Amino acid sequence: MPRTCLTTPIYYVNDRPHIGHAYTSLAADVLARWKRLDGHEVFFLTGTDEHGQKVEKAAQDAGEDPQAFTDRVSQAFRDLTAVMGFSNDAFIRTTEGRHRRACQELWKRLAERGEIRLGGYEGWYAVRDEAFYGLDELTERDGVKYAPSGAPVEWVTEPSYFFALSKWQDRLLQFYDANPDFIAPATRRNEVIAFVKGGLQDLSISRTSFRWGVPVPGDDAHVMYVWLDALTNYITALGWPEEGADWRFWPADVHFVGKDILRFHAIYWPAFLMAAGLEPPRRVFAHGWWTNEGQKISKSLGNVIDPVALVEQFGLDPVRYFLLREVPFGQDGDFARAALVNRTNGELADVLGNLANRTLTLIAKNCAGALPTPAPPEGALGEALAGLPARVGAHLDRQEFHLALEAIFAAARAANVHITEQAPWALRKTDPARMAVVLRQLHDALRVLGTVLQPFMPGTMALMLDQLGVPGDARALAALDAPLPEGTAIGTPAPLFRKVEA
RNA sequence: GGUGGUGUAGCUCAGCUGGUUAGAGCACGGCACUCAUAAUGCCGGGGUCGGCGGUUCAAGUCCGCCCACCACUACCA
Repeated sequence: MPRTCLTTPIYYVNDRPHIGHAYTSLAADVLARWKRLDGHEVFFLTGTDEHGQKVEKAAQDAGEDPQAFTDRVSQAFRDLTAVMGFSNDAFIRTTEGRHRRACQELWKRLAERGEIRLGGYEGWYAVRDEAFYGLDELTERDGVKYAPSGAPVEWVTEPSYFFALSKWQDRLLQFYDANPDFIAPATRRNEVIAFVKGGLQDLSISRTSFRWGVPVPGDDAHVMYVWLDALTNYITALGWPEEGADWRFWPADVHFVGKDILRFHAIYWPAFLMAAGLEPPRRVFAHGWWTNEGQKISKSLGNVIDPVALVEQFGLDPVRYFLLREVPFGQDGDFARAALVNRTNGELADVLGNLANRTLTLIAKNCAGALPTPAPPEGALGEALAGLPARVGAHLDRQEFHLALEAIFAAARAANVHITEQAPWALRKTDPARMAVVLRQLHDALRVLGTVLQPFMPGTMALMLDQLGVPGDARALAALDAPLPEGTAIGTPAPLFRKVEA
């Protein structure tokens, strides 16, 4: 059985879930569902990142123990997976014991191999941002220096362990060269390669300035800093270092990430893994950002999009469809209410929903609700349907979600052309046998459409396949090879998509 | 500043190694149909393919210059 391993980033619990989180996970979910339909054994991983100074401080401000605090706030992300219908197989938290052990084991292996050294880290530091800044990034007012974020900075020196990233520059470039699809889209790949060619410095991987993190083995004054802790989640969740049953899923097929954290996944992560003697992932895909009605989204502008509210207002499947249909995956896009309404009404309700409704109504009225004899596909509709699952699969293997949906809806349009041209409602009087053939062809078309759309809109497509009379065990891609038997009872047609007022 | 990329119908975009009247969806106008969620289908209007110059029998499609916009330019979970 082929295997597929897909991941989302672990989301930082110091933030509320927003559209960006939902978007990344949605893409991973659709691919995971597709692979399952295609007979793969899938491990789809998501989770939360719960360490760091910001969490420590937020817990302190809330008067809570950090663990109790993260137990509470990470719940919002587990809730999001339910609201969005995500089919993740695991949900990892970096505060789990197994993760602490994996991080420490990874550290030890890196140390044994001479990849870690103790040094000192100093620079202009903003407590609020939990970040160091270069002098050229700072602005000075009234003798105080400020970070670009507006946070005041101070000169800080602290001991720190460093990962020998600099010596991996050539190995990374060789790796990118040997694995041209490792970073996608291509434009991001170019950026990363240009960056690495510009030279790499060793990476600070520990801090002494806070305690809420994984202790460094053999030096309790330090906790691991950010990426060594965060990235390791991907192998923790697969049972490393014990390398039990789930370890067979490594290396991950796609790490889905936002473009802001591409570098860490495309540079640090393979370097860590290679340095520890482990296999790097197969691909990192960096998607773009959403704007809200043309405006950049920011907390200060107060225009953050809440996925939960969105689903309440428009319904889950229209939202899932819109997010992957509207914008080429990888590019930035705009979230406009009018565009969402237009996609929902014009494509889901009019093109697809209405097609299903008119077809099923005709079968119910004119064929006594029983499926007519199998009939070979014809004409443009036949061409649009031929190999559609394979074409969709090829697009999804390249994370071209919008092209997959475009191909599916081109077939739905072809079905509308077919029904209009063949006019089964007229054939009813002139040629009932031909009418049955046409209705069967349309039913077959709907079954294909419903099957391949399941990963995108699981709830609605389950209803559609119910109405079509497709048994639960005949909804995988492979099942499409066997026609439904003549006489199969057709369910009662009912509108699948509600229209939204503009 | 450096590197990479984009600029094609009102909007969002597709146009592989240069070659018949430059395409799609949406929007707009007309017609047809009436099975259907006032849905669907057909036809049509509309483009100096950012600008200038060049290569070629032939250029959105290659070259040069210019203009505009975008991304990346390290430790921000």
